[in-house]
Amino acid sequence: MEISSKYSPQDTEGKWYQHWLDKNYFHSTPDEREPYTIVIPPPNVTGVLHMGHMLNNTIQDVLVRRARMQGKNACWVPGTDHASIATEAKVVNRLAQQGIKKTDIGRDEFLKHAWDWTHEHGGIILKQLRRLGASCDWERTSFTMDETRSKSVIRVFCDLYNKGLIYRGVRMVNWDPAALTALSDEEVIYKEEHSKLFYLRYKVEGEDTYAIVATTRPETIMGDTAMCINPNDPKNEHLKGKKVIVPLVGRAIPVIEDEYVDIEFGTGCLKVTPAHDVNDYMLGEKYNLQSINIFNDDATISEAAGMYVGMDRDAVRKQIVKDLDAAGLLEKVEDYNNKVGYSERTHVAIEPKLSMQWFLKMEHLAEIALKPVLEGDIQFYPSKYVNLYRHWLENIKDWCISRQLWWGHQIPAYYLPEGGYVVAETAEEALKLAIEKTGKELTMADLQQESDCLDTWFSSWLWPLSLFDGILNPDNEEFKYYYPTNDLITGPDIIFFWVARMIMAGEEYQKEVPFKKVYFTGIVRDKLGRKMSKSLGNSPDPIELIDKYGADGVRVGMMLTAPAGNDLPFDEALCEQGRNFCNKMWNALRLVKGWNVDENIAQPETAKMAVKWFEERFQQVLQETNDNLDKYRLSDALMGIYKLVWDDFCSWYLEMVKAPMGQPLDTVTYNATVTFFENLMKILHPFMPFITEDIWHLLKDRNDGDDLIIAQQPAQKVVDNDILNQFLFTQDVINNIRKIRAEKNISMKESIELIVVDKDGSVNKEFDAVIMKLCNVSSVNYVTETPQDAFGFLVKATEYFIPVTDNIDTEAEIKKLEEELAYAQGFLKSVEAKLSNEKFVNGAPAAVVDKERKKKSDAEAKIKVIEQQLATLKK
RNA sequence: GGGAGCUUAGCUCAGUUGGUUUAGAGCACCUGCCUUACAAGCAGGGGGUCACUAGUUCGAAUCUAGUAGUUCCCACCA
Repeated sequence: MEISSKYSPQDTEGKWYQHWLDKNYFHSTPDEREPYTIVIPPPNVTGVLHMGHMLNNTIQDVLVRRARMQGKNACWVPGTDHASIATEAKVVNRLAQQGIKKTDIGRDEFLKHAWDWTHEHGGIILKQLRRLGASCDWERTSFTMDETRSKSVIRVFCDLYNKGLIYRGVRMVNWDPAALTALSDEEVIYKEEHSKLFYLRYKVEGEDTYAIVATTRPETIMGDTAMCINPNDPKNEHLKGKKVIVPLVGRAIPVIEDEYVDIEFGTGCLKVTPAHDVNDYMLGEKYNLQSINIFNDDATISEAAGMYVGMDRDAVRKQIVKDLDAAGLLEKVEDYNNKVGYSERTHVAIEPKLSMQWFLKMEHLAEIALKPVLEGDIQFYPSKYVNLYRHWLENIKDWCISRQLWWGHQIPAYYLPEGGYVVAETAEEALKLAIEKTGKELTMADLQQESDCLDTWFSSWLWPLSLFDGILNPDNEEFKYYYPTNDLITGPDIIFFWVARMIMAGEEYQKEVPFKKVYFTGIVRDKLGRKMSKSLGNSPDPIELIDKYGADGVRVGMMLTAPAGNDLPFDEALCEQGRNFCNKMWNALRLVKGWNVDENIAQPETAKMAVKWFEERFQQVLQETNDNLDKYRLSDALMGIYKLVWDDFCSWYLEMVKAPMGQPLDTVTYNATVTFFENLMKILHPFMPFITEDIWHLLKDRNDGDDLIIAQQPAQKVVDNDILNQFLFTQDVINNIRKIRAEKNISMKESIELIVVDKDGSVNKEFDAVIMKLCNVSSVNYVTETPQDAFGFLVKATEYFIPVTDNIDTEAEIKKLEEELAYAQGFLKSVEAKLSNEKFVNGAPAAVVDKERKKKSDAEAKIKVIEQQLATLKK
């Protein structure tokens, strides 16, 4: 068979993915096996794959594939999220391009456009995941707005309302002037800004003096309804009981006193704008102040302001500063750093706004969600996030769940003609309730459904429950089988948005955790440490990367340096390393496939020892790998396998068993090699599914259905450490010979002799054949006296020599030995220092002391040998 | 302003309850090789006062305190 010297991912990846689909390997149905379930963190339905998804989904696929190969019934449920704000914004934009405003066409018509958009752009991301090799159960693909999920959301809303956990009220909320909706606290991102602190002159009524107020937002003076000072502030004593005149506006406002005001800040005078600042709002409530809303919903100035009407807030700030200055009412301007809240989605500055919203009480939910994490029923990897989680839950505020949007789950509250409302899952039930409540003969037309829809996270938080229909139909077989799920893989940035709330929902509705372990990935950053983002343009296109390096190559690149919770500075070189690794294995396959096997020849000694050793070495790494994977140390696990394949299998094992050029290989060795190769492919498959499946099939002819993806992981056995240690010793010998060859310019083609000083016959000779083969050694001679005219080296306390015909550079040899001696003596000294310390000998555990004694005797033996050699050379 | 984490080789990181040589890996780097599986490769090599300071201990990269730098989270100082 002709195999190209370069592995070509394009030729294999699509083929095997289709094969797996055809065989329905990804699909899961409940059976007697232990389930292993992961629900995907649903990406935005109209989103495209970015590097964060790549990392996240590679990890999930590794875990799912491994579980499948451990005999578990693996089920990875994919799906998408309707992403209320983001999607609605996109649809609004598209309509705007056609000159259409959403209010002109109405809710139903708008939703048609939104669904069109969803169908046009939706699901691309799921298609992209197939390129990555994601083994999702596609038959289970769900959407947060599909029928089951929508009904679940509405059921939960009604249930929480009936439990008294949902209420409606006027509160100061975070208003997004671009999306024209309220946001939850979690959706606001605070950024430090270099801004200005403006000192404004408020004339004291009836006097010719001024009170100076420092503010970062001069444009809000039209909404001022009081000035506040600290009653204990001596420098503003004279203002008590007075009124001051709002500059430009001319309105007289009272001076109130409250200890909330920081005496040290600015002048100690605070302008109070109850409609536009959370703290001012609280003051307004406390002192019964008037509240003037000077902004429209889009943050332009409203009629109520009386000035600058219709202008944008930013423009007004610039203008009003000029006007204040012109009127002599601007005392001074200082540079100032403050924090401004921005909308997570639209990136515009948030405006605190008083409005009627729906809220979910969090006290009870926080309590039930805290317990399983603190008690260890749910484990976080890394565990440092437990603190963060606890802190958030212990300081939680009620969740604003209503959004002034149409794309989402419409709140099932129905307003009655005479005021008040009822909450019900359907309009029919609402009508029934309404009639009961009012005692009047109402019709459907009398009811007006709440126009707000719910926060997207109000559907995501049910995801592990609703995917298996556990809200509507909690007794169903699938739900009982798959819930709770096993692992959740997500970013720490949505620990509050999503993780905590899923735990709340799971505990509230199932009295059980939604997942047992949470693996928090790092944030993918560029080489400069910046978060990858569309706006910075520093994120590579994952599909282009896959085209360039192959899915396996990219997966390796993602996994190699992604310990849980650490940021991942992404570098394409990592994918290149992955691609090179593919090629390495590919060429190992070429070698094995190129062998001629002769069943009549006996197994050579070298091959016999190689097989004996590799069996143990494989077992050793298998144990380490399993251990690492159980602890979610995926990069360590992969690196272990990487070295096992590259170094142990390719560089050592294959070189040992290789038949001389043109000669055939024996059957025993060949079969062992194929089995080893298969086992390597098994443990590597979760990380690199495509090339391993391909090699699996190229290694030998297989029956239909004998596919690697469903093969079982190799069994663990007890490791024979003696063989491993002997081989380590042998490797040391070989490396030393190679080093001498390199140093002395002895070509590999030139065979050499090896002399071993073995005074008492204790040197192990089992691997001599290996040494001879790998170092082109013609003979290994055992002697009892240190020879002369030879390059020597030491392994532990055993002396080895390579005799030379040329004159030996005695000076160089002496120098080398003296360096070795100095090191050994230094080492011995440190060991002796320990051992001569009575406190150490008495205080340290016996095993530790024994180890030190062994070190001492080894070092002494070595020193003795070196000294003898030096003596010989110096003769 | 409060809290948490981090600081080990040029880069990214391991280092499990303090004690398997005087600290490891991958990549990068340097030297020599197109050796008949692989130059996307082979063989060899160099490189670190474990941020700093003080302490605990027979013994500290590891524990404690402080200092510096850095990252993140939370918070109503205009």
